Parts: sequence; structure tokens; C-alpha cells
Amino acid sequence: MKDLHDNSELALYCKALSNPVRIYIVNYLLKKDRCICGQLVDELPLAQSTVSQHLSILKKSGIIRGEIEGPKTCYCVDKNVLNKFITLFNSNFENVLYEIQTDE
Amino acid sequence: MKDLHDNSELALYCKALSNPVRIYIVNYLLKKDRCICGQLVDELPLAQSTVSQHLSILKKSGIIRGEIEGPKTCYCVDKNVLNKFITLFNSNFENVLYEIQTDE
DNA sequence: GTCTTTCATCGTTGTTTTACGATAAAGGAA
DNA sequence: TTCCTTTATCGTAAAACAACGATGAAAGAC
Repeated sequence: MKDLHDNSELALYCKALSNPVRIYIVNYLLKKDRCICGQLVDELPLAQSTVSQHLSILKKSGIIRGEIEGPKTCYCVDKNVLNKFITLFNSNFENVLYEIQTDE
Repeated sequence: MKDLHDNSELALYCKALSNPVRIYIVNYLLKKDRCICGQLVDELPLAQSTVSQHLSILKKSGIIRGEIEGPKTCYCVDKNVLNKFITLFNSNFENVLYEIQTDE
């Protein structure tokens, strides 16, 4: 049985995605491959500072990366990290997935 | 492209698992099948009221259920709900999983 | 050089989270 | 009935989150 601390990493990734705006941003980046902060500000009903803050939280989790390009910052998903999250998530629940629920 | 609101449900499930204690509780329940609050209090370095609060948050998300049995409350994972979460999660990222990272 | 664009960061506000101890309710045991 | 066990809930405090406007830095345009 894993101890408490072993769940910290998975919990941190889940926390990064615990807000619909951040899931939207990750999906948007997956679709567009890369984009700058301003594009997201146009897409979202939020102030620029708020979007920047969400980007910062995602960046801190490792799920996205940002590269400064002149005055702009170009963001993209770090698929290695995202895959790590997905793998952690699924291996945590590997015995649950597709198990048949019989008591109902 | 999904809009912001479409991510709310996945975000809520992620939030339920955004704390290592709650992941521990879910895993413990998956392993033991069912247990009462007091067992978890013995396992965890937390006050009874704190454990009860985490159980309440998980219950509110639907991932676990609790049945009152006399003075005790017996908790178990609702695998239908957990499967729904897992399915939502994986379908959100279905195009990512196992994609090869080429730029590094 | 000055202006403009782009974005991160600061400071603030209100809300939520996480933890605790204390209390109360509910049911079984004596 | 009177205890004891079990657990939910209340009240509280500290920290974190989510939002905003304002400011400042950095680089390209003029």
C-alpha cells in the first residue's frame, strides 16, 4: 500500500487541472499546438492578469512550458509531463478501469 | 472545441483528488473494499474531524458513498462514478496518450 | 530616441481549503 | 437508564485560490 506521500505527485497534477479554465487552456494548447498568452485572453472571459496566473500555475506543475519570444511568450504542452500524469493516473486506478459494477 | 463549461465536471473530479489524503482514502477503500471512518483515522496522521471532512468532500464528488450502520458509517468507492471520472479523463486526453515526443 | 505591444508581477479583495478542538447526536452495551 | 463508541458538524484560524486593476519590463516599430 502506498503511503500518503506517494500520492503527492498525482495530487499536484490533479490540482493543476482542478479548474475548468486550466483544462480549457491545456486542451486549447493541445489543439493549436502552441499559442501566446494574448490568444487565450481573447478566448476567455477573464482579465489578462488572471489568464497569466492560470498559465503560471500550469507552468509550475510542468504540464506546460513557456518560451519568451520578444515581447510575447509562446506556450505549449509538455507532452512528456502530461503523459507522465496520464500514466500515473491510470496506473493508480488500473484495477478499477472497466471493472463491472455488480451491486446495482 | 469544448467550451469552458464542458470542463466543469472533469475539473470537479480532479479537485476531489487534488489532495494526497483523499487519494490515499480512495486507494484504501479500493483495497479494503469498505471501511469505517475510524479505521482511516488510525491510518492517517490527522484528527478525526479532518478525516471526516475529507470523506465528506469525496462523498460530495460522488466518488465514494457512505452508509450509516448504527453509530458507525461504512464507506465504499462508487465504482460507477470513479469509472466515469476515469473515462472522462482519458477521453479528454485520448489524442495525447502514448504520442511520441519528437522535439527533444 | 519615443511609442506600442505583450506579458508578468504586485497589491488587494473575497472565497475556499485545510487543519484543529469541542460539541452533539445516535446507537449499542452495561 | 446511564455509559461508551462512533462520527458529523460547528466554530475558528491560517493558508491558498481566483479574480481584478495597475504597474513595470522587454522587445519590436516608428
